[in-house]
Amino acid sequence: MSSDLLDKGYEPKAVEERWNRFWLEENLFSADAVSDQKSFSIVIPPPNVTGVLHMGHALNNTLQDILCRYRRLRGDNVLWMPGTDHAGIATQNVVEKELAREGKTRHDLGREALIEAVWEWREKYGSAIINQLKRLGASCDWDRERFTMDEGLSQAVRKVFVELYEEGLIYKGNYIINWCPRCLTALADLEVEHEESEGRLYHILYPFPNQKGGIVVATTRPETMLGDTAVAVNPDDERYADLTEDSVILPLMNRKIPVVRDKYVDMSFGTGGLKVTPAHDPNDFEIGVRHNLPAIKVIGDDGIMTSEAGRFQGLDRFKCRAQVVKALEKENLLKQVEPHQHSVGCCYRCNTVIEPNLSKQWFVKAKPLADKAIEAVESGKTRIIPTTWENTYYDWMRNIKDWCISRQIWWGHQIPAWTCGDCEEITVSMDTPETCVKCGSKNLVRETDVLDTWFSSALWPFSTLGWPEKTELLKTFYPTSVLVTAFDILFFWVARMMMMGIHFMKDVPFKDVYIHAIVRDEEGKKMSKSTGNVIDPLVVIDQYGTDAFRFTLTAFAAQGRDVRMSEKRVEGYRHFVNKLWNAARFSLMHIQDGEFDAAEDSISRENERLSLPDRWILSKLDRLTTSVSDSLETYHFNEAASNLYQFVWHEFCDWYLEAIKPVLYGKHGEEAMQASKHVLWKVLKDTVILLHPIIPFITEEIWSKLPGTKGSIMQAVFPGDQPGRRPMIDPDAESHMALVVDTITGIRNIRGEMGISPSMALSARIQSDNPESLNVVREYASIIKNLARLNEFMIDESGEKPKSAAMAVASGMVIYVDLEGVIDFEKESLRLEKEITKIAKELTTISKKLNNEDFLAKAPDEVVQNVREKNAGLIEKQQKLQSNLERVRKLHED
RNA sequence: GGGCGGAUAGCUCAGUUGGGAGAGCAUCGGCCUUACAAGCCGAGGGUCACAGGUUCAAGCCCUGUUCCGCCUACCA
Repeated sequence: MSSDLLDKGYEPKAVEERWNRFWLEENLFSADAVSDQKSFSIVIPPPNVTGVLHMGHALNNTLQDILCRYRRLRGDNVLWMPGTDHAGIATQNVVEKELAREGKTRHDLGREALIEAVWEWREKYGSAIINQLKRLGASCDWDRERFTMDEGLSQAVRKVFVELYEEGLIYKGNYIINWCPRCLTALADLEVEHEESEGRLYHILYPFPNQKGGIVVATTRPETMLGDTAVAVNPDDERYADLTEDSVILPLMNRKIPVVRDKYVDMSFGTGGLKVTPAHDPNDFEIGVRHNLPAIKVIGDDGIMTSEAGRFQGLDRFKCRAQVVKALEKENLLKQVEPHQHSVGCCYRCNTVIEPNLSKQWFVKAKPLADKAIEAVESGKTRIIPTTWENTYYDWMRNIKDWCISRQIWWGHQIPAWTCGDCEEITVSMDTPETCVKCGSKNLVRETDVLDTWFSSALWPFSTLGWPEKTELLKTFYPTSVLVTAFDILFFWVARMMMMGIHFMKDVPFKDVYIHAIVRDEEGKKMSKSTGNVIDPLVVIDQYGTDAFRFTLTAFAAQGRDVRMSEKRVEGYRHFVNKLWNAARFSLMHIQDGEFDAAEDSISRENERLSLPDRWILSKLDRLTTSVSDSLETYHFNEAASNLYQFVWHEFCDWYLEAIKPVLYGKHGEEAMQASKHVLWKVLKDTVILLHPIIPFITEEIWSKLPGTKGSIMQAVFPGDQPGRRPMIDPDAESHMALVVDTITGIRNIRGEMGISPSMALSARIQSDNPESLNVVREYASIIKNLARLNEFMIDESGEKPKSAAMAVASGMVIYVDLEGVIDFEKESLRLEKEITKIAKELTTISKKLNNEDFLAKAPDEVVQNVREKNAGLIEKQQKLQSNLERVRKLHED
């Protein structure tokens, strides 16, 4: 027997590298495009090509990997589609920053050259995150990796755009959009992050032309007044009911602007006077449309005041604000300034304050698409789990607004629209058109804008499968089985995939959406670079191993709750991984030379050669198998992890292995040894299979060392699915084992509490009125003797109370541990008193129930019966302890 | 403004039809027992945020309150 079969401590690094290489070389992650097996598919939420693996990715992909590996073990044909997204703005930012270091801008290069530079950048760094996912153990079908800018996916994007345009679901128009003056592009509403901030509310007097009074308006952005084209009041506002003036003079600009009446104006806010800037505020824009007001753009796309801003031209928008305020003060038109809490929109990419800006952009008409997406969830075609997110989904979908999809950047899918230089007609087409559809002119200019990255991500579940081609892959794997994601991209991505999937595939993109938590730091704060509380998953992996890290994520991934990550927690689960390693090491010392065949499972409850621990652990394994598959199928990942933890450590290691040690050392004969070895082999084998989805590396390593196994553990048969499998749940074995465990624990408790050295062998005797219990302890006396460290263990039917003994009550039996010469009566009485007090407490709550006639009359019989039994048991135990306490006290006095 | 979630042991959190308050870590005591000191054995520790209500019975269901977190919104 060699003990160097496995190293003493688990060293993850080498193991992980080896198996990662093996899995890839053997193509174990690849899906079959056509198969008789059940299909299971997941599309990865594509990380940004610029991204590096963070905790969110780690959790997200660990959960997906668990599902994929689990389904493979269950025999499914699994496709986990990997890929990255081109992240238009983010990627272009990165490359432009590089250019800036050389003192260049994108305009120096021109469109073509910039795009080329981005592709080069991608070649160089784009696979970073993919490699990091591989280190995490992600079992994606890597050969099928997709990128949103790939030829095929670009075709899909183009086709979707053209069809939606032809159906009237895409249009171009002049509207107020969110403009980032730093990124110099429009953004969708979702891409604006709102931050509460302390601002100021300025009350400004707009005088009447006759200089007799005027209307006071309130604003947080005084610089926009330069573009005001009206003042609005509510038609129902009595303060303005008798107003005869129909215009005011716009201060600083000395422009006469009309007073309009519009229901939009909130009479309770400020003076009830609202300045109207149609070019720089979405509501004002609407008012402008209703009252036919001109829109004057005073803030340029670069955030600098335009020539329309008069003497303020050329100022930065924030400097202009200060100047405008100063100028108003000078003219005594600034009536009041008050602090004002409001939320400011910022660019989600660069955090620059967003400028609402009038601009010609492309939009998707979302409502008709959203209606069907709502219906799909209502009807259960797609389930959102946990269901609490359904409300959020409905709420957003029902209030959906048109989606601005054009971006004024170069990196992305260029919009396939051409404007005629002669008649201004727009031609939208799959292929580059030669002539204008309306006038036939050849003077066509292509739209320079590109599409929002999320437009292409919305097609991900079918574009990655080959659409618009009618591929086998698409037929086999669409709709996908489940989408795993965090809630922060529920609208960005999930909702839009639902809309596009249903529209173009006539079927939902996924049957389930599992929404998991966000990973936070130890204190529950969101991890962010600026806070400096980021934990790098790769550092954690280096330090503790991938398996420990994955197990930690899984154990904390309870539904509807954030994961608080700290290295200390990972350390705890590294201990678990190491425990498993050592249990395997110990087991292999005994079974490595045995002959076992995974296909032939002759073990059954009825096998007489099996010992009590054998039957017990098989029973527990059977229960574990059921609970693990139930948990994983209902996305209760943390339950699967904790059940596995409990089983491995506290059932398999603490009790089973300890109990069968003498058997393995041959103390009970050859037959018993062979039987236990067979069980040990089976339990270890099935346990690593059950653990494999969560901790793939160590389980593959152990699998490879187990006799009778072939190939990768990924090709193993899930314990519940083995042919000819017989149920192993054995209530007798469980109750007998419980009795044995109780007895041992009782004796150990005495040893611990009385401060008796573990090395000192003790003598114990047991008494009971219950012959069945006595039979059980008699039969398994050797286990008790061994694990409680006794040199003598007697069944005592005399009923006598020995003198110098400590006592315990276990499963209704009285155990005496002889402590001749060692006993401390004082200590023993304290110990017994403590126990009695504890029982008394329990008895008060129980007797309250039993004294309650309503309880006896109305509670189900089963419940009453349980309480009665418990009561009787406790009373009996209390009496036994009490009479012994009296005995000890008496002895003490003697 | 609307919505959602959370409050359970010192810490982090489980707790699925209402009937035993649990785990991991930390703490305390004892152990180099030939798989594992990253270990083994034993122990202590909770008014389940607060106030009501429904029920024979509430951590769980209902109402209200406080505190914390998040999402969402065109509140000038």
